[in-house]
Amino acid sequence: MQEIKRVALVDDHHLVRAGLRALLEDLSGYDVVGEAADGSEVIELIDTVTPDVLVTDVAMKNVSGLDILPEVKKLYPGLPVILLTMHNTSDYLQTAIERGANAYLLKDSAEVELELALKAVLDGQIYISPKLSEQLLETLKQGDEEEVNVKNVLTPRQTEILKMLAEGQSTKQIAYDLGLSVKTIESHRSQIMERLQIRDLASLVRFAIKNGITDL
Amino acid sequence: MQEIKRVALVDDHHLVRAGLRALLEDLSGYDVVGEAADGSEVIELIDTVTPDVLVTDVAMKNVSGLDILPEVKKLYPGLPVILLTMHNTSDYLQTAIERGANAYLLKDSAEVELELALKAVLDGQIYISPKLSEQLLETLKQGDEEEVNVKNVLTPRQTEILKMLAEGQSTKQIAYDLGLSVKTIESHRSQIMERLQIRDLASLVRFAIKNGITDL
DNA sequence: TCTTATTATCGGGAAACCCCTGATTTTAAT
DNA sequence: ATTAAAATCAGGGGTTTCCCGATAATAAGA
Repeated sequence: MQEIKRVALVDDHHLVRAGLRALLEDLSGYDVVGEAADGSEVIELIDTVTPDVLVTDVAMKNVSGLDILPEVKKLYPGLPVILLTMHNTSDYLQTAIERGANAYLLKDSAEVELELALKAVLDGQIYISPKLSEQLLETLKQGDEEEVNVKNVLTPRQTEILKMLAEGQSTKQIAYDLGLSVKTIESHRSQIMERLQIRDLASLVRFAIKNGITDL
Repeated sequence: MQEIKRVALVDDHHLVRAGLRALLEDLSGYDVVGEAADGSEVIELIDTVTPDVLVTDVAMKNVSGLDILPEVKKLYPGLPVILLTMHNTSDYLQTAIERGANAYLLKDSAEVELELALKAVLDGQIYISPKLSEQLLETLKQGDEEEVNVKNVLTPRQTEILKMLAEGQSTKQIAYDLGLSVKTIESHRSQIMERLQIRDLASLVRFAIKNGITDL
């Protein structure tokens, strides 16, 4: 065998892409047959160049690698996808795997890791950066015990109201928007603060931002 | 001439580094003689490999490319430094140039841009990504008219009180801490909101966080 | 120097908000 | 069916905010 494998590259930074291309073509057995700068171009790219494997960055400006993953997997179930990430966290790892990623590795990985990942996925296996797989296990361990998520300490209603509070709405306005009494909103706010052990609105806003309930 | 130029690479992502190395060595005339993954290793790297040019990422985990720039320029005034950035903004560009960077280009640039930048800086010139230089001009244009900085729209006292408010202190507590009347704090607060065109505490907290007056 | 603008400091009063102690209804869990 | 949690609201008192001022002290300009 030892046929040349066709690789498609997706990354929104041209230099990084060019670098990866040069790197892959220095290895033997790989040919970079196409590139895309954004998730939205991926489907077209695959149709055009019919790669054997897709290597894509996770974080991209418009449509991220994670975003297109479901569609890619739906249209080309057999096409292995290797995700590259900047961040040394397993935050998106779980999502990535759920969505069918075949490999997930840090941009900080050694070249051999990329080679290993390529070999693995082309062989039908799954490859995850060792550093990340450790974290994933811990995350899963904790997650199984109890979701220490915000949504488990606050009720849906409370989360909803917290969001509105953190966005600067007055109790009066919230009451009006939700068609409730001001007293009800006050009651919810007290409950929220009690559970979160927070005593002032400023900290509440921070909390909401940190936990993705509202944006900065 | 046409001698081989010695390049040192700095980027905290191994794969990106490897990619750039492959890319540079595919060009003729460049030899990557050393790599570092963090700003803190740069001085040692330069001492060891004596490069003709330094190519470094701007954003890195611990010590960024911008951080080490002053020291590099102090110790090796003649060594050209090329900065690479992810973000298509001229936010750090001005700082970079003030600190003596010789080139500043987007990671999204074409390979030729990297080549151009290398040629330019080795020739004593300065190279800036076209996309960015436009933005810089606009920024400078605005910046010359008036510093739209926070410290210029808020008085020191107001900034002080904004910080305390954003940290969740009550007006009463602030008044006590500063030995002032509650009414005074209320007055300052109103002034702050008036100037910032903000109507609620939540937005005030966001503003303070965004502008580095307090932490998230 | 004289004038003016800005800054920093307060007050009163009405409206809104926060806190505490309840209470009722609906929903979920055992 | 019983219990627990969630969601809704009220009363009342203290606090904070908002909008109307006002008065020194300082900075800036003419």
